[in-house]
Amino acid sequence: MSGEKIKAIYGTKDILPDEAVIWQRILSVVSRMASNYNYGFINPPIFEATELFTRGIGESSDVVSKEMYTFRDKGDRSLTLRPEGTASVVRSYIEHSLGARGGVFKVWYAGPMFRQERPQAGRYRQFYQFGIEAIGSSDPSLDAEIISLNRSIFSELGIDDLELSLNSIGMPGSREAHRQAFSDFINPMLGEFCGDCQRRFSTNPLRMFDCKEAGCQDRLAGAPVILDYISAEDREHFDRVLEFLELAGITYKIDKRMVRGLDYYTRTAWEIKSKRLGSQDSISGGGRYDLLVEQLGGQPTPGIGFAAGMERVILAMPDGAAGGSGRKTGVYIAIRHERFKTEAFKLSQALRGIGVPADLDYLGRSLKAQMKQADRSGLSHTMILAEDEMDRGAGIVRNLENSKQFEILLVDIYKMSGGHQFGEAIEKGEG
RNA sequence: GUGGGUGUAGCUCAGUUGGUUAGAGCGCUAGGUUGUGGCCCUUGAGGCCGUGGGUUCGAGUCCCAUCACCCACCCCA
Repeated sequence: MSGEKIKAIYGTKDILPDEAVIWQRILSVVSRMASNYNYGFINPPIFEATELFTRGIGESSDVVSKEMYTFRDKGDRSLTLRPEGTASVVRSYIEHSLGARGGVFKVWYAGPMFRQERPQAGRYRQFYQFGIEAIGSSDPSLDAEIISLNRSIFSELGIDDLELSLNSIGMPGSREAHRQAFSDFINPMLGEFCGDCQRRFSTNPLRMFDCKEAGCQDRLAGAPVILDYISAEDREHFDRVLEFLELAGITYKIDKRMVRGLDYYTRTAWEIKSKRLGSQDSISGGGRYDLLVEQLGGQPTPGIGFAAGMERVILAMPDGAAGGSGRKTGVYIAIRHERFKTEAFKLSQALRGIGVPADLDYLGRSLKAQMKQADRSGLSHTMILAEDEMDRGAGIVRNLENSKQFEILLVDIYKMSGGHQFGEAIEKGEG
């Protein structure tokens, strides 16, 4: 009678109610902390013109060159499911002339991103990020502010065991100078590196720093690092960022070898890693993008931001914080006899009407089974409708945590709800 | 795109050198308590042993193929 089961697409997954609770907690923390720093919320579409990403992220990046979900719509336009959020926010900033409001444009966002990579621990093809962007200033204190916000969200979620790596990759000119020096350093001994590194040397030389081979690491020991090649202005900027971070009491580790994968980054770049994760241990990453607005057709405007991966944040959260333990204030209505069903339904509506969460049995099960269900429902109380008490117009309220019970007159509940019709029904002795 | 691993109940997993009705724990159902959850005891339901082919008297077990998932590489959140 049924065909083959349809399953979720490779690399995607359902966020089931238990996990959704953790989601809501994270997003409420992000929302609250963003509000503390006076960031508003923005919600761009999840698909955009393909060109936004090819121009923004860069044709040569892995994300654009081989990981995008790109398709044509019926108007033969090339569209792409967003692989990241910053490009969309910048597009929106330009499109609505948000810079004309004066001041710095500060926003946060959250939602699904799409990259066609091979899934593994902490990596999905549809994954979720929240991100924070500040467009319109190159002031170093803004760098420190947004890094602080990044850090604070994680501490608020109880995540420790984190490592904040920081670097400045300068502006494109200094990167070119470094690239040259790096090549000159490596070239004479290129043959001694592993196969992967030899390949990286031609595609993305700085990635060689990430190689896990000990031999390669040894040979890289004295290699030129980008931080030594940045301009005096970039250096000055970076030093100021460090000062502000210290003022904010934020501990960081300068990682002179850190590079970032998206082409638009300039100057300050950072990454936060968790030791609780597997191979994909980076839970957030960000940096300045002082040339991006201009690249996407706007006035030259500096910007900075970061994105964090929800799935990885959850993996990094301590187990205790992940599972909610307490009961939610509310009432599960259990009945001793089917003839109380109508009353139970009315009561549930009245309780919900006055803001008390209420639930009841829909399967016609025994009182014992209903009590069991009440226990599992996670609600704090059961209200039992049984013969003796109902004769007096009362129900039994049982606290599911300490098992204490008392009687309550149903009319009192109906009075609170403000509807007299229910109370009348009781007085007529329907129960 | 490249490697390695794993597919048996809703979940986590056992399953002997191929042998007859495929098991456990947890979860779920009903009862022990004719008016009350958690602990305990009993009971019941639930499996094309991923799929297709092959070897064999006989396959969850061996062989081939295929699909799916997981982990890692690459790269990234």
